[in-house]
Amino acid sequence: MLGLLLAERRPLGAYEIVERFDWKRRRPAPAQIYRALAFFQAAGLVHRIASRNAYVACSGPKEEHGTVFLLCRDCGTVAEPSGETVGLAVRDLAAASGFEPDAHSLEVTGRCPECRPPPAGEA
Amino acid sequence: MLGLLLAERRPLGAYEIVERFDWKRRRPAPAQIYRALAFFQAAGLVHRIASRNAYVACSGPKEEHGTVFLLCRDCGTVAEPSGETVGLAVRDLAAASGFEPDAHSLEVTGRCPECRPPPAGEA
DNA sequence: GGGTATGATGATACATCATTTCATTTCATG
DNA sequence: CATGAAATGAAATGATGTATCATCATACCC
Repeated sequence: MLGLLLAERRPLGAYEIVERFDWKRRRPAPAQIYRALAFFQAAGLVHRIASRNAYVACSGPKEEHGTVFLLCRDCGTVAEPSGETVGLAVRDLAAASGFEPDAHSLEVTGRCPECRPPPAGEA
Repeated sequence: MLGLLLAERRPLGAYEIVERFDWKRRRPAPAQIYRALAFFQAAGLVHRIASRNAYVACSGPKEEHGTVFLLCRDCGTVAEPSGETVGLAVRDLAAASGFEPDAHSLEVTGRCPECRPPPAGEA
């Protein structure tokens, strides 16, 4: 099933996965999918995009407690950049407010490089 | 209705709002609530906490396209810190990947100062 | 003033997302 | 082979969100 998610560059809803799952005349029930998703999430191989109720395969299954996604509003693709800036920013503001963070999720919406207006007179 | 959200320091689900809405023997339908929420969200007075399918009153209705929330896993309260660090981090990584951001939402889970173990031997 | 268009409000039903529950299978063990 | 624990399959249900349509108020035109 991971293959299905990996094959997409955009997040899939659980019921989308159900439909694509053609397992030769056997259709899995939603619960199956959610079980599998839970497993992959625990393994750090899949992440949930909360703002879309959808799921993506993780690009690099590192041992992280933070995720960052760039969601294109035009083509729907999702990218998972790597930097640590966000993690540091989280630590900073947490420290400033006495909050003890254990995980974070940043979702940025906008336009991906593919969907931006032609590379003519950009800023 | 805003009052209901303002009175809580934790996010409320739409159906929770329905239940608390005691408008003297008249119970609003979910759609009413969602309409009101949409209105307040457009006005920047209410934000949606995607990871919880719930809503909070905004602390400072600034003209921002980014939100940051600190969600306590113990008491369920939510705080909305002010700094700009996150906004900058977003701009950085967006620039690095050619992505053009127009909004972002960061949700940090952890423990709020109230719920952290007694202030004895902290790190 | 009366008729009518327009938009807000209210209510029902429905669509979507997720979990609970329980039956069935699998398979190791006595 | 009987038994029971754990994984899997299937159905029903719960939770969240939206579409549709009826109703009502107000503004506008005649």
